[in-house]
Amino acid sequence: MATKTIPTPPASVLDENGKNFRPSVVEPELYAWWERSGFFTPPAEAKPGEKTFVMMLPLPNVTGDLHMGHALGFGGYEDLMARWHRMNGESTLYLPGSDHAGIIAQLVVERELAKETDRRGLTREQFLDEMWKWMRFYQPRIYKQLRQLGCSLDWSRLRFTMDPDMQRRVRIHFTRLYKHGHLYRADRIVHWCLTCQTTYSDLEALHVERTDQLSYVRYPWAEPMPEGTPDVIVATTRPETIVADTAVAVHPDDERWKRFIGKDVLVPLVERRVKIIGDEAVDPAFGTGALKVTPGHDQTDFEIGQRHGLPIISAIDTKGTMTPAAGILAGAHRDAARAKAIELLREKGLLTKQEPITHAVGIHDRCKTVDEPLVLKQWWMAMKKLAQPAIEAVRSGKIEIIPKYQEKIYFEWMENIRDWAIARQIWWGHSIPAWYCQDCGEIVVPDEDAPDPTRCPKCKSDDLKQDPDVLDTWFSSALWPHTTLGWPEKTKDLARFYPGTMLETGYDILFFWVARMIMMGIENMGDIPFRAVYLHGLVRVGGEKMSKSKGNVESPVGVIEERGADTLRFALVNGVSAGADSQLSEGKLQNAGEFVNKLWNIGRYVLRTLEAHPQAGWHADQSPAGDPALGPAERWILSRTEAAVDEVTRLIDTYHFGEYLTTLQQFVWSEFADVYLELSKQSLRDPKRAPGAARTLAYVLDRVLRLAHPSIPFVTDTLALQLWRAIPTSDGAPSLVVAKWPVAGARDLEHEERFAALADVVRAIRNLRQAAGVRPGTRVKATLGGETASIRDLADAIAHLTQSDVSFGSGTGPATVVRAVEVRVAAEHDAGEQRARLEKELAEARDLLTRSRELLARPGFVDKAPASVVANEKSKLAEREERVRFLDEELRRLR
RNA sequence: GGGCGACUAGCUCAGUUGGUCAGAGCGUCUCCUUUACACGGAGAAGGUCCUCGGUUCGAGCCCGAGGUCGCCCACCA
Repeated sequence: MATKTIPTPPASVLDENGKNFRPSVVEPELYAWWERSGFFTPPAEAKPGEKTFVMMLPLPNVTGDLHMGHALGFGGYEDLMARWHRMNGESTLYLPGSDHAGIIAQLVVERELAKETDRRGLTREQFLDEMWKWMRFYQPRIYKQLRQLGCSLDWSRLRFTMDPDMQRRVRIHFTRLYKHGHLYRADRIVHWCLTCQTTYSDLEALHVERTDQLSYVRYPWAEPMPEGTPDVIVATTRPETIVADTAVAVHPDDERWKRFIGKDVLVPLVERRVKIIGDEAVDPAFGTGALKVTPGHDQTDFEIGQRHGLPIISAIDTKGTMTPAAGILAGAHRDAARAKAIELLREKGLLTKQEPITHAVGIHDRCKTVDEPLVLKQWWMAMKKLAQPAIEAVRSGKIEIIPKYQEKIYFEWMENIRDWAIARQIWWGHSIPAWYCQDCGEIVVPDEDAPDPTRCPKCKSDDLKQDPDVLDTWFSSALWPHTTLGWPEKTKDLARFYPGTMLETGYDILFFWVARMIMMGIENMGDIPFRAVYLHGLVRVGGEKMSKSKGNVESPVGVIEERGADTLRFALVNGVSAGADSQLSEGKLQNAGEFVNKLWNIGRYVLRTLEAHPQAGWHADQSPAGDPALGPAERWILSRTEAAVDEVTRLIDTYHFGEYLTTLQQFVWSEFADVYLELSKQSLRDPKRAPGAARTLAYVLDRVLRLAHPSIPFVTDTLALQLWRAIPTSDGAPSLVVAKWPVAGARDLEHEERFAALADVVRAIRNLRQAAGVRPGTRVKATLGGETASIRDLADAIAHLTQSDVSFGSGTGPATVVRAVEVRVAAEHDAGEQRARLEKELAEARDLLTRSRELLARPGFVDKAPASVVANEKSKLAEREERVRFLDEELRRLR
């Protein structure tokens, strides 16, 4: 940062000081300033031996708005990590971009265009022009939303999957994969979408339960059969595909049927003679145990057909219309054909039965249209070989997946990986760099960076046609970690930032994206794309999985505009464990908002205090812990602060982000605000203690702001900028974004313990004030070491016990102290009520004592348990003995 | 059919290597018109950690069986 001139922070940020922080005013200005200042761009020159933190934004679809899943990933986890690593001094690259989103984007734009014009009236070029127009409209939207979330992305390295140079890289990748034998073209059965008019991959095929008619159809024997031969009856939900049947299959071990294997039957409606074959894919328990085999229109049947060399008949075309091969059904749409087939079968007496069946049908993920499996010539990627090193990378621990159990799911999928249909019959996307010779059929895939071929290298024909299809969107996004850095050129960025550090995304795209990036990264770079994968869960709003149809989509942008990004980011992550689905409720947002507000008002209090008690020459990041003039409260909070720094750091470092925020909130609210801030008011009244208190406030605030910044960037930096104007830091950091993450200093455990005892005493007093009606002015006599003053402070400040000299008698432990105070105060007020309580407590105390005794008497415990545990247990025993004795004594006194 | 996960206070969930781990937030109840914040403060009540076995000196945490719910993968016509 040193070389660059940092512009002055906006006045709106520096002057914000109202009772309520105004996110809608401050956040955009502050973000713009961060960006202008170049905080998000890693230093231009790599420092020798620098540590880098590199994370690619899981590129959102260009046509979409942010949803809660994005907000959780980008604003909740990724930016938290990026900011934390940046504060740890690592050269941090969090690279933004967007995905052209092939089919979805095309659908969206088609829908828009349909309002004015007919897509079918447009040429491919005209349509793509329209697509680009829309891209330029959508892109700024999604980028603005990423800024609203506060993501510290390096906008100077922004990428889009359809950028011309990205297209070039995808083309090079394709040609290399082809030359290395990973790509092939084949007639195979694919998922076909009648709505989108394209194929799609297995991963994009969803299954839904549906109830259909199951029709039982008799296939007559081709030859006369002896008396008593059973009829061949198959059960089908798709009678219209009967016309494409090329066999009937039974299980080879099925006692009912196996003797008929090799015999012929006639396919109804077309009278085709087909064989009965034996195949293990048949479930003997289903229907009659006989399966009609339609290799042209069913995945299972296609595979059976492959095994038995059956012919493939395509009876349905890409529009869903029955082809001439469908004979009597030709020309009808598939739905009409089904009705017609049923009708004809019934007439011929071949329909023996119909019954409803609930089964799973495949639908297209994008548009929910029922799958129409077709056999088409397609480009495929052979996955088995590519998967091997990717499996190894995770197994060996080179790549770590968090949470760990997701690794099992990864292995499961990778070890059973199937080839990937990579072509899509749409216009929007990366063209397939393959040409087909119209004369000899040769496939021409030119050398990388070669111009488009014009002549067939085999037969010299100049009649070449480029493949009209485009590549699956995931084909290009799988390359994201290296193409964005300049691959295949050996750029400085590629050398410096590959392999990356972290890939954060939802577990739902582990296969779609993460696995493929690992495979392609290893293939193209010879090295893994990232060292760790953090997978977050689904966000539900109000109890249900979010979906548009349910109308319960809570827009993150709406929440940000209403409550601020800080609140949303905190609410999404607080208390959620790695990989778990979570619930975003009004209550959580409320609590997050209140915490952010708390932080803001703590800051205001400290800043006001510093106006009244200026601390010239002091640094906000310097602990006053050594100052002998510090009071007990100051010593306590300073020690607790170091504990918080230590704990919070450990939690982030081990990916316990949900706990990180809970711990932070506990410390800030319960300890810093509720206890210390109140006590500081006492300290500040004492001229001798005031400077120490002011410094303590400034220092603890400084620590808290740093600790909270990764999740709550806006409020924390606003306060830091204001604080550091009053009391600078020793390193003059211009913003929290580039400030140093705190290192935990020494604690004073003994003092913490004593102070905790005092707090117990105070709590006891407060309790009594309510329970027994102790009024201000009640004299309570007590002393505890040298800390009497603190007790009085606390009691004064909150319980209004103006003259509470607390003393205690024989006992040593805090519990005894508390009891002593409680009992003596109560004795003056309501002895009867107190006696009942004491009796109950005595019983409980005796119970605990017995347990301690039994544990220590148990054979093995003293020998086998670690010494520290035994010692701990012994002191617990002593405490319990003391407590029982004490309660007993007090009780006797009350009687 | 295979695989994975969840089951902890009324609700939503934390609990990292077995020994202050029985927690947080919300909700509930009782108090407090305190000059950083009422988006506030002081307190309280509330759980056989799904069940049954096992390992261990010791289990919410490890192992086995079962129950309920959810998710993923797969060629159920």
